[in-house]
Amino acid sequence: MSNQSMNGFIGITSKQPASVPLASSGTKSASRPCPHNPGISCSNCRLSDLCLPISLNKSEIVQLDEIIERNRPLRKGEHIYRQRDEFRCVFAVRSGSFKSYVLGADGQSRVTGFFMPGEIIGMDGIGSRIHGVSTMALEHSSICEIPFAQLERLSHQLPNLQSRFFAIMSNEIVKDQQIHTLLSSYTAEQRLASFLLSLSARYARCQLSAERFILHMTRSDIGEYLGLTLETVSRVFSSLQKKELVLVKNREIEIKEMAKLKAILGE
Amino acid sequence: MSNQSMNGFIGITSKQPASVPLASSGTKSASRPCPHNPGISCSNCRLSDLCLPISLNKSEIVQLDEIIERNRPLRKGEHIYRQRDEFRCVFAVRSGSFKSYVLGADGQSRVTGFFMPGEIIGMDGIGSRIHGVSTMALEHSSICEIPFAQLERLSHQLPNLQSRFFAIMSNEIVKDQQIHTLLSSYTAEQRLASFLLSLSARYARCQLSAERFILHMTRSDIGEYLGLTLETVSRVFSSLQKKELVLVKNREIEIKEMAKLKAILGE
DNA sequence: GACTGCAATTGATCAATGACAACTATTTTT
DNA sequence: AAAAATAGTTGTCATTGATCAATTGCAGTC
Repeated sequence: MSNQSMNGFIGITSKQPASVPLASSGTKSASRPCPHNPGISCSNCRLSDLCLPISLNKSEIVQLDEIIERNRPLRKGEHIYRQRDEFRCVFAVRSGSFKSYVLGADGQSRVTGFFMPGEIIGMDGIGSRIHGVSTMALEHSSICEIPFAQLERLSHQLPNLQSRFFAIMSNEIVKDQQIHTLLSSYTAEQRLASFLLSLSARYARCQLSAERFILHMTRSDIGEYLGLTLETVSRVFSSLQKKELVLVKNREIEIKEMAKLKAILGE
Repeated sequence: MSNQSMNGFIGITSKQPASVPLASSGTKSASRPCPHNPGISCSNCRLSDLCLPISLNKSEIVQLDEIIERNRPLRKGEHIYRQRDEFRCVFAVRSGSFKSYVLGADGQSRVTGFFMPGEIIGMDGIGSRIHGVSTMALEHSSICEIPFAQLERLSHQLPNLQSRFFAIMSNEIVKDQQIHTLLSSYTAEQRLASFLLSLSARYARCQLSAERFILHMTRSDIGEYLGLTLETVSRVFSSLQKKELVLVKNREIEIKEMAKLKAILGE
């Protein structure tokens, strides 16, 4: 709704699934013109050691590069895809951040995940060929689009890529299991502590500060993700601040006592 | 502890990771002697259309069969592997059922999943090469052991197998996301209803009754899985019985009003 | 700068579920 | 078969976090 009216032109949404022409999958060499991001490729991407290319050699990365489409950036609120859309691609976050969510029978949304640079989005659709969630940019963001049929074909040629993708999916399963235990046994405070520590570690992974960062999601998003109400999220932030473990100024977070924050999870 | 003292001989545990000799991976033809299950192979397994072999052709199934090890059955309480064990294999449930669980810092366990025939266990270890959970038989059960290195090698030769395994892992991710939303927004009654319906559907999938089945896990296991105490699980079962939606007699469940049970999730 | 709408905070109250405890039933061991 | 251990039920009370409501803060727009 407002998502589409806020743009002059519409992004990669369900309304025009085939609107973005794929690269011809021919066998020309490394440098391929990319309309929105000339000169950007996996080979020179500073995320390449946390993203898909890990454990690939130079020539393999070049081949991977061939099938990746780098589209124009997405604005805050734009969707990569929506629940029930046909699955065609997985996506790597190049910059910015995203949330995935489902709409329940009653119409209210539940957030299933947040995604940061170097992370892969959309793997839930591989088995069913349908996206089970919607995924939306939380800020101005850019992604690499990877047509899955081509990724499968290439994985078949490159054992390293096959292994890498198995590993990425496995890590996603582990992450989901950790959230399972979080949701089934942690208190509100433990959930928030765990959430902040997770964000911190992921920011650190992409060379950003582990102590100071911006929450690009709302309190409500966080609550939907952690199984809490937005009021509880707000209250716990206030309480953590009163204890001087963190400093919360709107969306800005500063972790003052990393060790004590971890100690909350300790027992 | 009691797990090991209860057996005269010890199963596939961390204590003897290499105790079960793998099949030689040579290229001999279909029928391969299997010490504990002569004559059993994927080709004649009645689960073959819900397990790994889906979408493989005859000759591909024979090749898959080559790398699968079918060990002696496990007794109730025996482990397939334990948390922190080195990852080497994934496992398919042939009969019986299993639970996976983690032990928290405080020593109490949290159940991360239940597994029924035709389902694949152990994929959490692929990325990290370490099992993040322990997996235990809930009853007398048997499994197919699939050395992952060989599975990867074979997947590289058989595109259908590669696709199939991507799909299985994706389905696992979807399942985990559904539990995420269950834990973050459902009431105790909705969780139990959803749990019973899930079991029912999975029993139906392997040709068993969708209306009558046995719970092989304890109330405590169910509670740990659903983020409830065992007392709450017990109370909700009693309440569902009072409403005549189900009949609960110890571990025996009979679903009397499938539609009404689904309606609990409806709003 | 005032207006509008969304996001966040804080307070008061309530309800669902947890914790503890007593008791019963079932299974396992001897 | 008896004894012991484990599993399950039910009751009471306590607590966490949800709900409802009022207020403040902030960002974008006219």
